Amino acid sequence: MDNSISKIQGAITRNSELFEELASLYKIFGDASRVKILCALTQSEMCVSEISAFLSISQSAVSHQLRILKTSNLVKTRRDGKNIIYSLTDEHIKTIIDCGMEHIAG
Amino acid sequence: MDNSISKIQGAITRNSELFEELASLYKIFGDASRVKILCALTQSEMCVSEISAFLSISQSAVSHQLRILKTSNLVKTRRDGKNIIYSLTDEHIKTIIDCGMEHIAG
DNA sequence: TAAACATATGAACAATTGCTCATATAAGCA
DNA sequence: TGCTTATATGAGCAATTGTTCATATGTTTA
Repeated sequence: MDNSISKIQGAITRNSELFEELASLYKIFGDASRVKILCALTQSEMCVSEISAFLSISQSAVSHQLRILKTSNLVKTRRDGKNIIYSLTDEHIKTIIDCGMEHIAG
Repeated sequence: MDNSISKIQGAITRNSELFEELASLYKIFGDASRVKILCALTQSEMCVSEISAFLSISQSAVSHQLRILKTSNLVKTRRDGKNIIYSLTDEHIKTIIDCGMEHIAG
């Protein structure tokens, strides 16, 4: 193995945890329901029943997905009466979606 | 559901296939071995045994992962004697990795 | 307070994933 | 031509995933 490749190996091996984290992030975007939810939330905050309605999947399934998104800090919530309103924690999430969309388009 | 949300619903429902495709793309990045391979290839083209060595995973496992990357057109190959040399199909892949890394760092 | 509505959660299950093992294919070399 | 090296591939398996179903929690309203 030549020297430049062993440098790459070193860099990646040393930062193995970082790549685990990166993979975990992408794994979350790797489901159509979740990425649709995230994309919708780039446009407007929404409550669970609204999300459930437009995705045509059950309230329970949406809640499970939202929990994943919340646990990984991609969305935050606030209560409004009976509803829980979900929104993105940061604008950077839109950048990630756009980045992937560009790849598909290109 | 208010009018602005039904517009979002429309946009997402109409482009459902696009989101499936987007999710499929991210799913590929959602594995630490694969994202390490892709990251390494942003620095230099490499053959299978080199990748296997630096990831410390078996040749067979690497081959399986490379097949996934090739099938989804993220990497391309050329033969050099006994070796098959893998490289990225396009520079945009680095952008996607950087984009995710920024999110983690931020 | 009781009924209705909105959301969350645990168990269970089928589908998918990423690996290993064994083996096939293909090129270089004695 | 046989032997070795490099890579690919199929079967099988354990682990993970995304859903459904049933039910729990929490809020509003009559």
